[in-house]
Amino acid sequence: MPKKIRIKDIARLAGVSAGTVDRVLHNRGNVSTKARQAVEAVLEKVDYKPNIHVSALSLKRTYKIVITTPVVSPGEYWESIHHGFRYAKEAYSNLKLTIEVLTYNQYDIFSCREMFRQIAEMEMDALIIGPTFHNETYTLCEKMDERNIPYIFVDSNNDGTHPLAFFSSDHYMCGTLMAKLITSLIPVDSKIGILHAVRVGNQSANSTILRKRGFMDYISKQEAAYQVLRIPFSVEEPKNNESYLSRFFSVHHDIPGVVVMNSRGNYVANYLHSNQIHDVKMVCLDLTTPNVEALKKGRIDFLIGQEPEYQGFRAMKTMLEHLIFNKPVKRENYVQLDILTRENIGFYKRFNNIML
Amino acid sequence: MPKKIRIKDIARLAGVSAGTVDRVLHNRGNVSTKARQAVEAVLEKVDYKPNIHVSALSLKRTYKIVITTPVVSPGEYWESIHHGFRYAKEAYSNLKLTIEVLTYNQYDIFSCREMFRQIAEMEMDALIIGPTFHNETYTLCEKMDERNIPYIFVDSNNDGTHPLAFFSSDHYMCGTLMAKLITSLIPVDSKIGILHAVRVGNQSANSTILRKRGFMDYISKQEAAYQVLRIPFSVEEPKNNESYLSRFFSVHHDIPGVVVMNSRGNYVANYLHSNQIHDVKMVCLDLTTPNVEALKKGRIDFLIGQEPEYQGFRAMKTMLEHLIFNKPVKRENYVQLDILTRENIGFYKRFNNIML
DNA sequence: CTGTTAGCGCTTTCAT
DNA sequence: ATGAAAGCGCTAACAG
Repeated sequence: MPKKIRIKDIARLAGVSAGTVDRVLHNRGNVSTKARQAVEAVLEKVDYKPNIHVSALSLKRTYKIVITTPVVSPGEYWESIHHGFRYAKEAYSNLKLTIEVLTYNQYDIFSCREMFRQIAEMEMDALIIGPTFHNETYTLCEKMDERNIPYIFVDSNNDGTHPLAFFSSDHYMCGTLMAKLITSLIPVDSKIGILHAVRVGNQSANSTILRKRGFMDYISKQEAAYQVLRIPFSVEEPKNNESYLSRFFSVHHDIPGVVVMNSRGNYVANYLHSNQIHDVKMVCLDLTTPNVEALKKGRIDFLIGQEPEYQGFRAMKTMLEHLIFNKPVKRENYVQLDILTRENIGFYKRFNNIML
Repeated sequence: MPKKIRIKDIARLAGVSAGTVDRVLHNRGNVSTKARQAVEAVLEKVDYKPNIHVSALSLKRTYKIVITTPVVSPGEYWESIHHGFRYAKEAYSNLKLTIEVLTYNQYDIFSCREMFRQIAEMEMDALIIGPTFHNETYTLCEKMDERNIPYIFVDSNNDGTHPLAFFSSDHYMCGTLMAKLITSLIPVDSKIGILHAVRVGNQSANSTILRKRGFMDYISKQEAAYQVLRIPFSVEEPKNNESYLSRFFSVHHDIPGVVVMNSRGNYVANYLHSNQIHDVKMVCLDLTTPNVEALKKGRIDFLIGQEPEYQGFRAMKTMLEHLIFNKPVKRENYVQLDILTRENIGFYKRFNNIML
């Protein structure tokens, strides 16, 4: 086992001092071309892995990171992502970090637009974005590109922008997977109910569109002739949902399977249960507290998880390691699509233990 | 945000020096009762989290850790566990570690007995065990208990022993989950083929027994009357398997589903494929390279993963943090049972990225 | 038994 | 532009 190589070793090999090596490693300037080349030559040869924890120990400067995502509510998807942010911060607790969190209403495009407008002007070293609306996000990112401030996406990528990286599930494949699962649970040629959020303001969220496309593509490739029926539902005006659902299920009383493409599956599951409509198989999304409960009670059959904690953790970790060490970054990062049932849900508690 | 508390702070608050605090924290002795109590009183009050990476930096002593598991072959289950060991070692690369790996033949009880006999006498600070045979493991652990050497299990626990911790899947629940999945894929009341390894020497591995029990319990609780048929198979004498399988499937030509409770699912899947036996649904275990391939080709429908890398990682990490920091240890650790399909398998690459 | 000190790998300041 | 030196939090050796 070759001994671990340190800055001091590189310095010796290059015939310079440790200080100079450090300056080269961090592009701090004030290095002669000759010295730089000598150091770079050595770096080519040896496998230097800086110990980032030790590094953090002696770092003086403070970094400011801004985070913007949809509003965070307890037990919901975005809270898990924020947990991930926090764990990453914890893991590098010697760093001097200032984190500012700014949330917007993901169902209101105007709220998002206003918030992003403010963010575009703020002082910061880096930005982490949980995007919802394509154009608003695009505008913000354009500004960041101009200002040379790196940004990373969580939950979704946003076409046309130039993020340092994104951590997201493959929403198209998510839809495909949901289709595969629901069709494995119900008889061929039957009806399938499908529910997804519509947002007022104007457009749908990108992720929803992709999921639905993946779903429909899978269905249409099957030999069996499934009939897919849209279930009306509004996240913003919940008072109407009860009647939407009762109307839908009274017309389609024979429907054997429902897929919910946002995180409100529990709402439908519990509706069905309290109205004694059994034998409707359900495939839903995200391990929110109410969804997990419904899964455990057998009211949901399969739940798809998107590793939100991990997304947040990796986004923050990647950003810090980029900022501090110019550590090379992998741009496209698709997270796992976890399939949960009442049998295996009990073992999914990713963050009690992991990552420090 | 309260400022991070350091040893120096504790020392000041307790009216002693940093050296004394360190001695208390590590039970190194040479501390007066009075000083100890003063320090302990402070520790009660403040939330001190030692920075283990910095700590490792200044640690002088060398730790020797012995690992014993079944033989490791490329692309198989145990290799993944060993990857986990290595990643954990990497994560604490400032520590001076000597790792000795000693493997045995998991299908030969005598090989195991002999190896464990040697290990029982070796010099070491800690032991990590991937157990197979109950009694052999028990004997080894008794010896370790006597010698006061801590040990941790991966893959399975072993009843009657006193490990510091174990990292394992819940094998009973694994069987249950496999039953749930196969029954969701095939018609009610049909036959199910089930395959699991038998070991020469004497008994079956503990994990296999538990898995089968979980499977059968689930089946017998169903209203439908499934008929479960054992498929003969030998890992040690692979030459007979072809004829075992062809005999089995010619008798039960109408069988709609097969469950494989060891990691050789690909063998059956590929047999079926090359003999043009289609429409047999398969639920198999472990993300070995050949299993993953068979899953991607659609020859396996569901594959169950047991987070082997994570098991290894956590086992090693836990041991190191115990050894070096007396960090409190959670004894029972059940890992996720991941459900993989050809749709989501592509996103499971736990160790390209995580944990350093 | 206890405080002081040197040193781990790295960054940063300060002379030069 | 560069090397020397101090200091981050922690441990270990040493002197008392």
